[in-house]
Amino acid sequence: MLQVQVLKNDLVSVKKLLEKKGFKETGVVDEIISLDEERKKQTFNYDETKAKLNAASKEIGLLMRNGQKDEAEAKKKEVEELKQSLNPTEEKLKDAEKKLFNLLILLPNLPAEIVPEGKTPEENEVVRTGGSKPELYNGAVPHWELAKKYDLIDFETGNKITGSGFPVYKGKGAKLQRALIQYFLEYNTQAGYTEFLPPFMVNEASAFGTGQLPDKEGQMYHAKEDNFYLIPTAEVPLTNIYRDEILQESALPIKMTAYTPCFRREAGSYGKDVRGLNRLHQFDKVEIVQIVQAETSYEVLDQMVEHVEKLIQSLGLHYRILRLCGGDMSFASALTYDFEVYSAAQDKWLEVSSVSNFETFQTNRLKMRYKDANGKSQLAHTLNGSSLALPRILACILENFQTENGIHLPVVMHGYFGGEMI
RNA sequence: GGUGAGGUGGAUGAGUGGCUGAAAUCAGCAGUUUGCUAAACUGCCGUACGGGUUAAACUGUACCGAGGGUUCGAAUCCCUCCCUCACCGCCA
Repeated sequence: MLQVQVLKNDLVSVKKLLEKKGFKETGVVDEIISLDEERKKQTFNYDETKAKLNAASKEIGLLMRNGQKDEAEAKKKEVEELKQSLNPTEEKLKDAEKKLFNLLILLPNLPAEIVPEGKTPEENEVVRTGGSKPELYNGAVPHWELAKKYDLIDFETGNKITGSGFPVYKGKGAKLQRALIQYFLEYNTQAGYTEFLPPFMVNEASAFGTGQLPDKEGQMYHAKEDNFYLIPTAEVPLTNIYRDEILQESALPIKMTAYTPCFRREAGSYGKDVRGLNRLHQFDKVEIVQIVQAETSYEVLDQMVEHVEKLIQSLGLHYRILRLCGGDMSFASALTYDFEVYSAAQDKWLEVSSVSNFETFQTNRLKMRYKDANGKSQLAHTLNGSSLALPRILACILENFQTENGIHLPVVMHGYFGGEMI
C-alpha cells in the first residue's frame, strides 16, 4: 500500500509510474488526495467537538461532587446538543477513511526508475546469461518421460489422490527433492539467513499484509471454515513474523529462509505450459526474505540476486537473469529480477526464482517499522526471493544431465543425494 | 468438543465508573558518583492521526484483544466475536 504523502509529493510522476506498471485509472490518485483532505477536515471537526464534550463531562463530574445538581443537569442538556452534532461528523469521517483505504489498496507499488517500459514478458530485459547450454545426446527426452523411465514422479497417481498439478514423488525422485531442499537451506544459512519452519496456512491479516489480498484472492486455496489461506509462498508467513512491530535499527538486516510447500490455484492458466513439472498446484520452494533499512534495500537486492545466481551456477545449469518490465511485475514489487533456467529437452526457459524489492509497500500494510538514528520510527523495506523453486530445477537437472546410462547429477549434489547417478 | 480462568505499555503486573494514557517493578536511554566490572542515585522512556512550529516546544483526539451497546463520562458495566492458559475428552 502506498502512502498518501508519496502521492501528494509528486502527483505527475506518480501517475506516470503507475502507468508504467500498467495501471491505467490514474484518476484514482486525484480522488485519493481529495479524500485525504476530506479526512483531515473531518478529523479536525470531530476532534474539536470531542474536546468540548470531554471538557463538559469533566465539569459535570466536578459539579456532582460538589453537590451542585441543578448545574450538572443543565450541563448535561448542553452536552446532549453537542453529541447530536458529533454523529454526522463521525459518519463523514468514517466514510472518508473507508473510501480512502479502499482506493489506496487498489494502487500497485511504483516501479523503480530502472524498470524497463513494457507490458508483456517479451519486453523483459535480459540482464545477463550464464552457464553453458548443454549438448544433449540423440535419445534425449523431456523430464516427464525421464520421470517415468526412472520411476521418479507419478503424475497419474497424484491425479487420482488429489488432482492434476499434485505430483507424487517417489524413490530417488523423492530423495533428490529432499536433497535439493537440504542443499538450498544449507546454502542460505551459511550466508547468514536464519532458518524457519513456518505455518503453511495463514490468516486473513497475514495474507493482506504481504499483498496477496485483495489482489490475488482467487489464486490462493482458502479453508473457508477457519478463514485460513494455504500459503502461495513462504514469503507470507516469514514476512508476517514482524507484522505490527517497531524494530531496533541494530536488529536489521533481518535475514530469514524457509522451506515450505507452496499452493497455487493457478486459475486461468489451464492448458498453458502445464506439462510435467512446468506448472503445479503444489510445489516445494526454499525462500529468502530480508527486512532492511530504507537506504540499503537496493544494495541488498543486488546481493540477493548474486546469492541466487551463485546457487544456480553451483548446479551447473544454463540460466539467464531478467529485469522485469513494468507490466510483468507483481502488484507489490518495485523492482524484480527473474531467473530462468534452460530446459534443454523442452528447449524452453523456465522461471525458477523471482527476487524483488518491495520497498515500503508491504511494511506500510504490515505496520513494520524501525527506529532510526534520530529516534524516529520509519517503515522498513522488505525483499524476498526464491532460492530456489524446486520442480523446474528438478526438470532441468533431469533433462540437461541425462545420458544413455542415466542422469548424471551435479557434483554439488552427490553428497546430499548419496550418489552420482540416477 | 466440554468446563474454568484470563487478554492492560518492550516484559512482569496493579487498576470495578470521573483525580487513569494508565501505579509499581524490571528492561532500555541520558546523566551524576565511585580505580575498572558492578552497584547506587537523578531524569527520560507507547503508538497513530490532527493543530502548531523553519524545526522543536506546546497542544487536541483516539487506542487497555476486536466490534457493538449503556452513561454527561468506560480499561472498569452489558452483548457478540477472536485468542491464550489450565483441566477433562479425542488424537499424530
